[in-house]
Amino acid sequence: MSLGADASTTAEEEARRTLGNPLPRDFYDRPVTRVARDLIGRMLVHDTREGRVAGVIVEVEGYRGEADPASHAFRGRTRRNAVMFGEPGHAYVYFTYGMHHCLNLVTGREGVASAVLLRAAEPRIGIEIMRRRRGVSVLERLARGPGCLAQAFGLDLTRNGLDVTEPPLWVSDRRPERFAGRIGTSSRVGIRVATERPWRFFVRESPFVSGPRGGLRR
DNA sequence: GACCAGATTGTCT
DNA sequence: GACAATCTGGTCA
Repeated sequence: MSLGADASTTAEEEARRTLGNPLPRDFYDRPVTRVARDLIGRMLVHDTREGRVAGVIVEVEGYRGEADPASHAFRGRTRRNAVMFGEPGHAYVYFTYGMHHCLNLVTGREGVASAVLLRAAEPRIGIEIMRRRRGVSVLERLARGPGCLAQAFGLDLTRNGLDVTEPPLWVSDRRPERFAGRIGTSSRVGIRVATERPWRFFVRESPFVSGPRGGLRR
């Protein structure tokens, strides 16, 4: 079941104390799979008009630009994917299926067009804001899946291109959870090509992860 | 829990 | 005009 009011308030206060600072651009200027794995366990933070929301990243996928048939950048630069071809450390937000937004963080050298799709997070701060946005109360379901994560964090096309090395949208340089030995890899979810590449990284057995969780669960 | 169909619209060919 | 880096609710087991 969900946490009681007291427990969640205490957890939020603890999370606020351990937030740290935004990751520098150097962090993103590396091969996409390395960045993807290093993002697991860090806090994603978004300061919005309704307040601050933040959560621990527990599931991501790497998309390797023009060499990756599953990437939006595979067929070259278009108006939609232009941000992916730019400087690392920016947000690439796209709209899909007529109703969902998804958040990526641009990695690698400028011109390489690789990015990490953030697929799931464990809510830590602003939980009531997320519940309101999602219309769902179960903690585990607030940011499970890329579309849900974007909705819970209040992300839409107005955030496309934002620099994530500074507020309002950023990732913390601290790792409140290291998940040592619990990071699993698998093929990516929801794609029809290049399905053999193991570029999805997630916390094994976490109830906050979408799709196959790679381990016992119940 | 697993499987399936329907929703809904921006983007590209 | 076709499709999409998805989600939800329904049905069946």
